[in-house]
Amino acid sequence: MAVPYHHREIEQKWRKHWEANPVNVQDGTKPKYYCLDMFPYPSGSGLHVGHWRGYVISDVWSRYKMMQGYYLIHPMGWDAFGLPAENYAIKMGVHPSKSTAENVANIKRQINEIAAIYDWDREVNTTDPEFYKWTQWIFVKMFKEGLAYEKQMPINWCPSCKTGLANEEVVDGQCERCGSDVTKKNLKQWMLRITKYADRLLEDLDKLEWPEKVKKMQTDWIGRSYGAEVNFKVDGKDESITVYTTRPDTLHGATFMVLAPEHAMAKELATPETEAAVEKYIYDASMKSNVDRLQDKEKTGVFTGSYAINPLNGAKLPIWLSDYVLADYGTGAIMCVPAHDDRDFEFAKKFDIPIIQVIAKDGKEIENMEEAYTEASGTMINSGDWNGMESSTLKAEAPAMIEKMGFGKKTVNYKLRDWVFSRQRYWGEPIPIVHCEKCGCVPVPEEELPLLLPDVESYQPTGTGESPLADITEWVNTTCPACGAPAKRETNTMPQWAGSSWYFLRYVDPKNPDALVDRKIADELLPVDMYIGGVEHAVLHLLYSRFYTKFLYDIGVVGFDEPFKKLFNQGMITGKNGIKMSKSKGNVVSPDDLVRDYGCDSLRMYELFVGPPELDSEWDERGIDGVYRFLNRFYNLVMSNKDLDVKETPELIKIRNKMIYDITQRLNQFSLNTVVSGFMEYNNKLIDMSKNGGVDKETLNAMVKLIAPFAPHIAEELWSQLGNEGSVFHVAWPEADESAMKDTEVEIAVQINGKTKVVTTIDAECSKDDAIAAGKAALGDKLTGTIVKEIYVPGRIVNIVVKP
RNA sequence: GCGGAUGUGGCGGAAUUGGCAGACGCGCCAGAUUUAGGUUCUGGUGGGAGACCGUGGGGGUUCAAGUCCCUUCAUCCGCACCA
Repeated sequence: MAVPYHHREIEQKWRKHWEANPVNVQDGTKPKYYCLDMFPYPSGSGLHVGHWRGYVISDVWSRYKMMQGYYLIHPMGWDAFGLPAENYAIKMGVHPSKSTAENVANIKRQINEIAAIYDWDREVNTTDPEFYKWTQWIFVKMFKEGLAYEKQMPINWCPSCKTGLANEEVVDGQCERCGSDVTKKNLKQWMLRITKYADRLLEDLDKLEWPEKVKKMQTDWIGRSYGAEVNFKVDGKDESITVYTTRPDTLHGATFMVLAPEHAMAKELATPETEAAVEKYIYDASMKSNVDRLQDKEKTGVFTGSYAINPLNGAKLPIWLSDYVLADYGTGAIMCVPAHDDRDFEFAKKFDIPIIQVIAKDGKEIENMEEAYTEASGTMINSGDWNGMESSTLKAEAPAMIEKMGFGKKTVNYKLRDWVFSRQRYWGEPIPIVHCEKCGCVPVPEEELPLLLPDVESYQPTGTGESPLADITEWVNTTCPACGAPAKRETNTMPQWAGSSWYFLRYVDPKNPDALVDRKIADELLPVDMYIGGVEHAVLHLLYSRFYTKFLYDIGVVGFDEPFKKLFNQGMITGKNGIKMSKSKGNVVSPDDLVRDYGCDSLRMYELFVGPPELDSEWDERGIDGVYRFLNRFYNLVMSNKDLDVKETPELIKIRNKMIYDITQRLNQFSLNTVVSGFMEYNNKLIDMSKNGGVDKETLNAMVKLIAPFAPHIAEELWSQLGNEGSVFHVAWPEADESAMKDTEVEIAVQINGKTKVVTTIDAECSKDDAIAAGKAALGDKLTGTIVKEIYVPGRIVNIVVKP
């Protein structure tokens, strides 16, 4: 007789019970485990089944860690400042403070549907003045340490969002947020000196258990390279041009020089004959947008009419201008070795410039060179004193040699740029700086923080490069904290990344009025052990957080310099044909109906069952039936056996221990999809056992414990139905007795020449000879020809190799 | 262009790391229960009459290859003139 599984009743019952008796009791005597989700920004469109996945993964992992005996820290909060929230507010015509509060309430309600065990006592919101007080405090500290500074420069500007952007926020020349083409705008900006941390950010990646993909992305983003700066005298002038090169070994092969059109010396190098062409080229380059410049792969350039002298051999090198040289990398000028660089080769071919090979390929000089030889391996040729040296050795030694010879120096270069930190928008933390005519930039005194964001009616971005705050004269006009003279407040706000760069620290001490985090508590509960979220923040949030943490470590706020020990990137749940779920595509699947029809437990398990957690998975609505049926059968298995008082048998003991072992192992490997299929497999086995004498309570209890992190409601219900006291989440994770898992007999495949012919059963402990004999017997007259070799893989295969 | 990931039945995906390919589930087929439909239960389900053939394609190593090596194709992602 089937006992109906009423998921709605069961889930409501336990939801209510847990509200009164929280499962996650915080016990500081146990070792801590901090499992963190990337906190969401409170979007207006709510959660879809894709959002569920990350939260389910982290909740399963959290509950597992809790049952393993850890003091679990599993907080949640809101990344509520910034462009997405503000753009939404503008679209809806509501004040961002209002829409943000509404959206937080809505998403919190939706997140509660997942039944995750968040510590709501630790909840933070980046727009809360008690929170952003510390966001501002960090900025003041950085200012005092010289890490925050003002600079006038052309920055990335999004004409649609009407604000400056950090390099990290520009993707393919477009705004990361809205997709508009990014332009340049010359603005006075606050910058954070993240480049000072470049080496540490790069080298400490080794300490982290992060996906290699993310580490690689950060490595490439930081982009460290070793080389030399070399000075070239301009022929007939006193000045010289400094270039940066990673291949000083090829110095003899330089046949021309190229400067970026923005280079400070570009104009003055022009001769009367070339002046017009040079000025036109510089002007044209300045009119090209970022996007155009990225797309035009065909090399262009103009000869300045001037020459540089190769300091090594005195060769006269024509100086060109071309926009394939970037103004803001290295020195904005390069020496060109067409024989050994693809780009220089292309340029030299196009403008008919000589090509001199200085590294032998396969020991020879190449006749009719058709492409550059870019390997740093081979013997130096055509290189004066350097002839005969190995190029890889020379590449490493040349910077020091050049330095000794007095025309250059050893250098390191990075692609990483300082972080453009100010935004010309309303919805962010005000930058706590006062501009005084006499004292310059003066930070707001720490005891006056937070500097509140003024409540205004008009918060639309101006587009002029000024923040909307600039219009609020009564707020802007203030006195200098240093000298008391009339002064003006900084009106730019911080980017959306400011709060998210350190929020995970605040969770462990969320209400502390005197410190960002109490150092003692920080030492006990931080850093984050497991961080779960999407891969889209690889060079944004994850890089910024590491930078902030290192800074806070340096000033003694925390005692560790990496925030996230482990990182897990869950794959995306997509709609049909791998299309990203979005409102505009109309392919969003809402979890609400599924929870109503199948229950939270079914949806949680199905979110995991769809595929490996690290890969993208297409959502197929029909599949959830399978999980739902499984929970029904499992419920019936327990309900129909719980009062039978079945004695455990060797067979049951074996299944129970194998089940514990298998499930735990798969869980430890984070193979959550196969954990779910493992439950189904063992459920089927136990149903078979149930039909042949029943299943004992110990085994049922074990399975309930194992399934608890995945399907908490049904587990709690069955735990109590089995007559146990208290919550299943407060009992220890079961351990497998490996000695009880051994089979006495095993099935082996019997093969001839590697092809399976029959399957037979043998004693698990039997010797090689016995196994082969048993295999031959099982083959009978299928075995013909001359036996060449006999192979036995214990417990698996007997293979007889024969010749006809 | 450079780098990375992926490729297995009608579909989602397993495979103890070189040892019976297709676990588990969806779907489908047949049967049972039901007044009937749905639910539930039982059995079947890679292809082929067959010997055999089958893990994107081709080659190789091995007693044995989805797994290792070489080569090639397709899709997706990241970076993109960084000297």
